[in-house]
Amino acid sequence: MAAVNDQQDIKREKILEASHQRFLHYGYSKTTMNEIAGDLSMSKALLYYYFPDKSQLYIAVMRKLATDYLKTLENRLNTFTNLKEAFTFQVNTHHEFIVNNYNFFDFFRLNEQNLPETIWQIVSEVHSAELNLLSNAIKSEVEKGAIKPVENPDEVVDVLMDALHGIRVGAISQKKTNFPRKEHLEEIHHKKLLLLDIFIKGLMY
Amino acid sequence: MAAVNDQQDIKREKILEASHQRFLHYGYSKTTMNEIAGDLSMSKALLYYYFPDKSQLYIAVMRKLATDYLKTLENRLNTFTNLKEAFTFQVNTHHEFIVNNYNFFDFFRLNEQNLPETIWQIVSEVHSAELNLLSNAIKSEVEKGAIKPVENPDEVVDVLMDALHGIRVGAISQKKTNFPRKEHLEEIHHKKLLLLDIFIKGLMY
DNA sequence: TTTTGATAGTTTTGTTAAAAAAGTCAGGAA
DNA sequence: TTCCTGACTTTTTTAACAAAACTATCAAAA
Repeated sequence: MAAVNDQQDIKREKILEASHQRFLHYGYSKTTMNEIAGDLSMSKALLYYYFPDKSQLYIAVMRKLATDYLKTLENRLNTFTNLKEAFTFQVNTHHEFIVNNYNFFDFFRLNEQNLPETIWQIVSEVHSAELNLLSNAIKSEVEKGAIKPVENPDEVVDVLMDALHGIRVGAISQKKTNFPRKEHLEEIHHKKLLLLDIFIKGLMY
Repeated sequence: MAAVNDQQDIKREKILEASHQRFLHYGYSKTTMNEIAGDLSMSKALLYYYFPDKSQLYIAVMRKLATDYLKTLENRLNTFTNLKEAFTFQVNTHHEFIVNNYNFFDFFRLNEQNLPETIWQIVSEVHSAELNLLSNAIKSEVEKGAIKPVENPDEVVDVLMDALHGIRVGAISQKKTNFPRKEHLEEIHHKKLLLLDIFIKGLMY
């Protein structure tokens, strides 16, 4: 029983890996089930044995990415010695995550509207975890007396995250391109850290 | 001579007004030259007598909007008694401008890429004026000794403006809709002011 | 100089057929 | 029973092309 399920799980995992590569390099719409099956030397029908349809497969890959990301955050939860460390960690990790999976997310950009509910669930899960990490960092700093009391930490973190997101959007929309190029990435990162710096000072005594 | 040109200018103005209304309510692509001509009870050909083509007409309207906006900013340049007043003014004015002309700008959202160079000129002109206003406010505060010296005021303001923009984008992209609804507008405005508050404190001693 | 009706030229929209991809299923192998 | 496939059906995308809508031009009238 367990062995059988192990086997299944291993195959599922293999499918997810192959799908991830395809989605990452070619995006959702330019990836066909035949290609994924081909990569794994299996029949397309078998994919449908393991996953109900293409969008569910995509969501499963996303779920996996999100889980890994959440694990990274959880590992460091409440391990920071000061606010700056926490915030910087969040910025760096998030940045890396987005950059590494940029093409993967074109499903979003193209569909924009009417995405499956599950996707929004995952997005909001990730968002909550990020918010939680930063919010906790603030609370613990307040307790330590390192910064002045914050009325509503969650709201403050929410604003910060929107602001950080804006840095990326702003830097991109100025240029003719929708893709952040290598040189922009440096600029974006630098701006984010500058914002962080001022923001943190704004929370101190 | 002068009278003739006055007449021309008045007609141009009328055309710009009618066009503005159409573009505002229906956007660029859903507005036809026939409709604008119809609103003014003139022939479509006459529009082409006054303006070389549709996109130039749109740009002329935009130019007018931008000029008004720039005037508003210029009027208050260097009239602020403190940073918060300056920043709040900028946020409120900008917010109002965007909200009032939201539909007008769908030309941007749809074309995104490959907009005429003139448009980018206007955008960058407005951006510079905004940046200038805030940057001056910072410099004068530094001179007064009200806040600590800022290494590169322009860069700081640039980051702030991206961040503010992010608040709007973030609040919108969470929801299913691309349009900011009435209830969002309140939320966005509130968040912007909160960000401003923290940001300003971050610049103080 | 200003204005227009007629019209030329271009872009968008609608239609349809072929191609490609998604998704299903009866049945074979393990 | 679980895992897997080839052949099949259904749905979606693409391509080609005609019709419609719109932009833009121009000769001529006011």
